[in-house]
Parts: sequence; C-alpha cells; structure tokens
Amino acid sequence: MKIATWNVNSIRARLPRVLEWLEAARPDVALLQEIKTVDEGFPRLEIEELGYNVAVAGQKTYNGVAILSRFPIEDVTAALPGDAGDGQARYLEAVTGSDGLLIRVASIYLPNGNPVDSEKFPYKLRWMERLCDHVRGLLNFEEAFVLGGDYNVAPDDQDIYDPERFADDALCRPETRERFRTLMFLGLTDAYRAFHPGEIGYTYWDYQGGAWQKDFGLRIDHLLLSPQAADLLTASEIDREPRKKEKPSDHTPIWCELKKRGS
DNA sequence: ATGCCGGGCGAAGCCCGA
Repeated sequence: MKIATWNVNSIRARLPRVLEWLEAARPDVALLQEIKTVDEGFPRLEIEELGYNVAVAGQKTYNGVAILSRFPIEDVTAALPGDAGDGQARYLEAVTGSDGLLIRVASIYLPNGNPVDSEKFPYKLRWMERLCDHVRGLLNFEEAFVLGGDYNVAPDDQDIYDPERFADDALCRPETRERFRTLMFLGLTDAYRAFHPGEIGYTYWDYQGGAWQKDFGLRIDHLLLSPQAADLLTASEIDREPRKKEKPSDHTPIWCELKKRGS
C-alpha cells in the first residue's frame, strides 16, 4: 500500500497537477493539506473518476485537509481533540485499506507558528501538545497508523538549506523541536529518515527568489508511523516531479510503501 | 529592513504562507 502526503496549496488552483500526479504516482492513499476550500468546493467528481474515495475537512480561504483512498474510508474524525473552540480545519483521521491491510491514517496541517512573537506561535505549540496527547491514545490500540502531512517542523538543521537564517523561525525554534521530539519519542518512525539517514531531502521550496532552482529547501512534510506500521515499511521517497511543473505547489509529495507480512 | 511569489477574495489591494 502506497501512502502519500502533499500540501497542494489550493486544490482548485492545483487540480490539473493533482490529477496528473494521481495518475503517474498512483498512491493508494493520498493525504492532502491546504485545500483552501469548503467541502462543497472540493473537486470530488474529478478525483472519484480516477478511482478514489474522498473524505474532506474543508474551510473557506485557509487550511483544509483531505484523504483520498482507493479503499473504503471509514471511522472518519474531522478534528484534533483537546480544544473544542479550535475552528481551523487542520486534522482529518480515518481508517482505510482492505481486509489484508487496514491502516488508520491522518492528514495533518500543523500550524506554521510565525511570527514567533504573535499568538500564532503558542497556538502552534499547543496544537503540537494536543497531537502528542492524541497519539498517546492511538498508540494504546497497538494498531498500524500513518500520520502524514505538513508538520511545519524542520526536525534537524540538516533539514534546512540555511540553518542560521532559520534559527529563530517557528519551523525550527527549540520549543518546536522539543515538542516534535516528544512526539517522535512516543515511538513513531519518520518514514523518509528510516531509509535516508543523514541525507538531504527537502519537501518545500519557497516560490520566491528562485529557491527551487537553487535548491533552497526545507524538509517539513513527514510521514510518521506507529510501530505496527513501521514493521510493514518497505520504502519511502520524496517525489520531486510535481515541483518541476508549471504552476506547482510550493511543496512536493512524499510517500511510503507498506507491505503486508508474507506478501 | 523589506520584498521577492502565488493563492484567496473579489474586483484593488490586502492577508497569508514558510
């Protein structure tokens, strides 16, 4: 089962890119972020025509996440627990797969948190703490799950093209990295890092200043696996092709492959 | 020091992203 995550930066503006990527990369499950539309505006029919079921947690103008799957999508939860007053559509969780391989997945758009002297930074940190609390609960089930998305966290300096320039950025502030480590130390596996230790693997390049051409990138999109999912992990790669196209998203997809034992 | 680019909204120019 191939599970991919991609911050598309508007599903409506990006629909041609998304459709050609689905046909070329053929993920079984695609976790999308920043769809920037309400549920009714999601181009459901075009995507269903390619053989996907669709679950959406939309929002007008900002945020919004979705799950696409070739398998039935069940047990859908459209909010991260821990703050009933949080109206930002940044979390969508569901169970999908076949009898042989049933996986819980979440599409995550973790708050950016900049500028750090605004209320956005504590919101990010609280959101990360809520995510940790929720993951602790999920781990108790001892099931396979994949939490994919735009975490807006560069876990280490090797994940930034210019660490000094980003030292005080919400993506890599010590408070941010501390909470990300807390999350990882619950027992999660970073799928890309599991196969590419020490390797540069960016997933985002700013539209400005020729960042893509200069490879001035960041690794902020991640697929985090429970121990039961990590046991099935056979590959994980960053797909740079969509970032090369006309009118691209500023992020590019990453994916991982899970194989049922004995298959 | 700030904008650079690009999307949404809405019909010009501002807000936001990372």
